[in-house]
Amino acid sequence: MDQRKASNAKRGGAPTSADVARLAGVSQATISLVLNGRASKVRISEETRKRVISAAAQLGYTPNHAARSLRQRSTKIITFVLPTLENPYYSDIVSAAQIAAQQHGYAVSVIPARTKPGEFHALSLLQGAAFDGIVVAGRENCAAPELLQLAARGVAVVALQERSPDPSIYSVSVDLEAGGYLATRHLIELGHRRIAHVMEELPRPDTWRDRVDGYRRALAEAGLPLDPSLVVITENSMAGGCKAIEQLLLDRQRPTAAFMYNDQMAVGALHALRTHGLRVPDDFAVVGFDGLAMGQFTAPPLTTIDHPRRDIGRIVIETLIGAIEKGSLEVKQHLLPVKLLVRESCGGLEAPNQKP
Amino acid sequence: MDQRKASNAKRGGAPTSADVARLAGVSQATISLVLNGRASKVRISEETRKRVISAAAQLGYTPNHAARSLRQRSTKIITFVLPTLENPYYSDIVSAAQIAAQQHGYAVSVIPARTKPGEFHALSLLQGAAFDGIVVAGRENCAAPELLQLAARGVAVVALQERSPDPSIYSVSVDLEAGGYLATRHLIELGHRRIAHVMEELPRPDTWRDRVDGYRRALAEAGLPLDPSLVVITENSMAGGCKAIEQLLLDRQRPTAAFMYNDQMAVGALHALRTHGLRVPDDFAVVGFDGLAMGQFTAPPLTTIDHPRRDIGRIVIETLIGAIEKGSLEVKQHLLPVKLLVRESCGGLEAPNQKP
DNA sequence: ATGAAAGCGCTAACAC
DNA sequence: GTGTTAGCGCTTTCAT
Repeated sequence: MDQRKASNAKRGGAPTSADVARLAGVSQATISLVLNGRASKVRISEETRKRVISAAAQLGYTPNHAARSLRQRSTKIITFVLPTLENPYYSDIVSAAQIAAQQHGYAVSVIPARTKPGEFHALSLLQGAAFDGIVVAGRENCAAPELLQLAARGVAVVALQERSPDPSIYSVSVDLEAGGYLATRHLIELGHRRIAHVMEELPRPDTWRDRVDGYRRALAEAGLPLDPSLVVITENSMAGGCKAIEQLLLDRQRPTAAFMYNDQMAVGALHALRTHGLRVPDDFAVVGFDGLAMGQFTAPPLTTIDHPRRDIGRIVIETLIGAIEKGSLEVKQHLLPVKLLVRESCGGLEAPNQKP
Repeated sequence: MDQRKASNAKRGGAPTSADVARLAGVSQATISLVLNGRASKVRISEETRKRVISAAAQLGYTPNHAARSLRQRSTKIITFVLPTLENPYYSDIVSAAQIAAQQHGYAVSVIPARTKPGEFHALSLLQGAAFDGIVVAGRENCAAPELLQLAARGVAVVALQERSPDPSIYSVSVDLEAGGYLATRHLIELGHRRIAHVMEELPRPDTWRDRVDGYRRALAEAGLPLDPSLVVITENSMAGGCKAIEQLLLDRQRPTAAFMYNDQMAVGALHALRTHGLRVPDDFAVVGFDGLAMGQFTAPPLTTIDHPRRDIGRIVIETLIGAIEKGSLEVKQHLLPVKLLVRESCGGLEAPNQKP
């Protein structure tokens, strides 16, 4: 009653800049100037600056995010839309992204979108410009038409491992084809002739060259036939890898090696082989894909195709922030190299058995 | 120039409710009424309703999140602050939470806070009420004084696996002590006498009973001595588990079994044992903690303490939304039961070897 | 049944 | 140097 307006803090909510202004005996504008560092334009006297700082500290003032975002038309949040948190693959990417983003004053969050098609929805709901930029992973998510709309409205979008026909959507990918080639060639060099590839279902095979294309190339290069019964499609999980291998072992002409879609599936594969009494790598060789930390601790340690995950995270953020702040970028598509990481699941130097 | 105000859509941004209003030939208020379903109060004629819907669809209108949040003082977002995405432990929790939240009209996001103390900061920055509720995991994060402040301002906070002295912070936990007891007793029943416990550093041992307390209880109950050299503290990772076991194997009086802090560390333990030529469970038994899917695929499959992760996720959300909407809740602390999941890493029925 | 207008908390022109 | 003012896009009384 003594004030035109009750202090917000008194009302139980968070203190507002008006509260700070009242306490410091200055105007709201001054608060904003000081707290956003624009006081460096020497427009604010050192004396007031200190008063404002201390008043803000005393009240525990934090600017209201919604209000600021509304006014500035920018949230300073970049979000990752991931199919699941189950696979630690994204862990390093997100960590690296977070560090890079922080340096530019952005925060990163993750929203897990269930892979069921309809539920990209969760994002669509959030997209009243709740984020300045989004990075999308997972085929289902990348395919969503909402992405184009977002991009059209000025939200920066980068797709992980997925090329969009629309040029407004950037992409950062790893060279899957090269990875597939490297993995398969490694197996061939070790003497294997019947090499299986276990993969997940690929919805739009023409969009992007995947592991299987590199697998084919390596086979062709070595003059090895491509046996369709050796390419099995399964669910993307440890259990899926396990089942796929069991199926392959039923074949009257067993393969002697398998190149697995990713490390998770490879873990399943190792398990299936062990269960069936096959020794790895002596009886059967396995190559994974991703380079997860886990691969060091499998039995035996997993030979795999390592991804530069920290680089991915950093480049994603640089791309996104570039797009947000400059509007448009020269290079729309980044393609990062992979490398073969030799551990023990293929044997190293000794010649493996030829098919039994 | 033909309108008082240029359409926002024309300016390249997202369409606003004013744009929709103009197109439908009604007022902004009507748009809001219709789109928020408050038209069910029969205040809006079916005719206008349809016109609004179609105008909105035509423009691809989505309400601006910042503006709505500002006006309603609520964001309808609940965020998880997790120490890392590396450990898939949280995956199921977050999934279950997302499903529950969605039913109440809330979205869930995750923000990974690096465990280094200073960097809870990232959150503190975001907390200009950017979220209606937050759930915090990880000791470092839970300990942050910012939490109390947030709670004081009306942000609902639940801590995972951590009891706060402040009653305004809710908690949902699993009965760690019981888990430790179950794991250790299982080992004792199998005939082990020298049982190690590998754990991570616990900063404030008095806050909450942890696995190690259950371990002590089981030992005491069986009249077994507590040998301090058998309790080793290591980094929380597969590599940490590995190193801890290697250290234990150096002991002139080796343990015959280890109860590991979590499944990740247990994976490291299995690896170390394998490397040193010990057979599990014949030469050494291992119990994990968490019940990750991964445990089915280790060599051998891991006996562990399973957590009701889906229940945790659901209860967290119910608690949070209850707190947000009702203001205060009867039950502040939830303690959920765990159960022993017997696989093969301890042997099942046959008696293990007594110490070598 | 609908429109007009106020205001959420903040920042950015523009005054003084 | 600092205060005043005008919105950002939305929801919500209160009029009509």
